[in-house]
Amino acid sequence: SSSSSSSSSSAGGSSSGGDGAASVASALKRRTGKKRSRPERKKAVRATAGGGRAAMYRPYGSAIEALRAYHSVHGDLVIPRRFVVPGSEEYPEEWHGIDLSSSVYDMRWWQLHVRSNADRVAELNSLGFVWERLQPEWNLVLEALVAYSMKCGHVLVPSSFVVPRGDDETWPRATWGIRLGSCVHRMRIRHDFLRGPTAASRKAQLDGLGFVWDVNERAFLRTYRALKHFRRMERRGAAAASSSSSRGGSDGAAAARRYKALRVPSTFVVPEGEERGWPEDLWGLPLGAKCSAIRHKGLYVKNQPDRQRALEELGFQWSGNATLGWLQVVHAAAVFSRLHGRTLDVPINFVVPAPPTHRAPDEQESDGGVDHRVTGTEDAWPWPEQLWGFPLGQRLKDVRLKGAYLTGDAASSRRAQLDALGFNWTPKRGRRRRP
DNA sequence: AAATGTAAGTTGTGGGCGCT
DNA sequence: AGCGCCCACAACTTACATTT
Repeated sequence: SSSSSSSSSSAGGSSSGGDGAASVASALKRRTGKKRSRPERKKAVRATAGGGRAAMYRPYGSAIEALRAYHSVHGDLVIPRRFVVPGSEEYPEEWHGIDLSSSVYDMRWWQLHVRSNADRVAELNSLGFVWERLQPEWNLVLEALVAYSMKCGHVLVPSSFVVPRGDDETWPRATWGIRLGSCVHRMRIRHDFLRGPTAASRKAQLDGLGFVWDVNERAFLRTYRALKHFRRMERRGAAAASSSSSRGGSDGAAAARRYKALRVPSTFVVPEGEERGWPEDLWGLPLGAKCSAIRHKGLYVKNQPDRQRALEELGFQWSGNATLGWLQVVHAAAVFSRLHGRTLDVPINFVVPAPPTHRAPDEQESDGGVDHRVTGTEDAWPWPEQLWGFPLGQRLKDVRLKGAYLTGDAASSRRAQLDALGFNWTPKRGRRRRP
């Protein structure tokens, strides 16, 4: 409803003067009413627009007078879009209440009054008439977007952004005052400017600027990339910590890598700074909070099974970090149980072993013990990589003695899980019999 | 073979720190 | 605030090795 010029009416050009004056008069009369309710106000605006159309056929003399008045008050002719001439003395009375910019920055007005009259062109030039404003609004919006892209490096325009006035070359004069943020929003939501036969080419133009059609999608991809990066760094850290193994990716290791649970602390924020190895556009992203929102509010993933699957493939845990510890305990316990004839009697100091990769020089080679190296394809190491170093004995001790992991609703089912693995709740004290 | 010493492993307690 | 995770230490229990 913004551009009055686009709404074509059947008002014939023949009976211009009289009808125009009458409609202006009626518009004026309507406007004198007191407070208006919302819908009424809309009607009023439309009435002004009608006035604007009528204004087109007003004599050029009064138009230039109105423009002069505007110039003397504001110092230029960069008239805000939808500028309604106030009812003050400077302006000719017949322009009071009329949308000046829509009337004058209109191709048809130009054709009607100016085109074939060099004097008038010069006259308008001297006032600083912004000829570019005669273009379709789309051209100006696009121009503003290009300028925005040059300045900010992207076209994610905040919805409240309005092209500022300013004489530094950044913003072409014709684009001043465009509510660019709102335009962008409307293009996304309502496809404003993007209907009809020109839609395809306009969309292509926007794509060339890197226009973001789906903000949600973009935000998701950002989080997704951050998670991916987090996983990669976590793995690198783990590799450095275990100080071992330049072993390439065997199948087992690859599988373990794929299913390793992602554990992002809820307070984690992507660190800023070049040397940390994070892509710059991710700096400051509150990744931990995002994960919580994904879990608890379905952020990005509500009705988006593809995204859910993508996250799962990264090892994202829907259960949250709290239950992650327990999952590790059961996992390790299950392996232990399988290795010990369905019993779970774990020495308190037991730590899930990593496969020995090379024989240490001082290692005592006891009585021809079996070499447990994983070098062979057969006899794969029973412990998955993500459990190496996991202090299962300690954890189960906490379970027995402090009831760790056994609070809340899940307690009974967890107890049952442990029972199923043959958990010994009251192990014998003292030294164990040597095997 | 019984007595004794020692090492290995436990329970029990307690607390610090960080995450949720 | 409460829990998860980790650490430390004392006290205790038991298996094994050694001595008597």
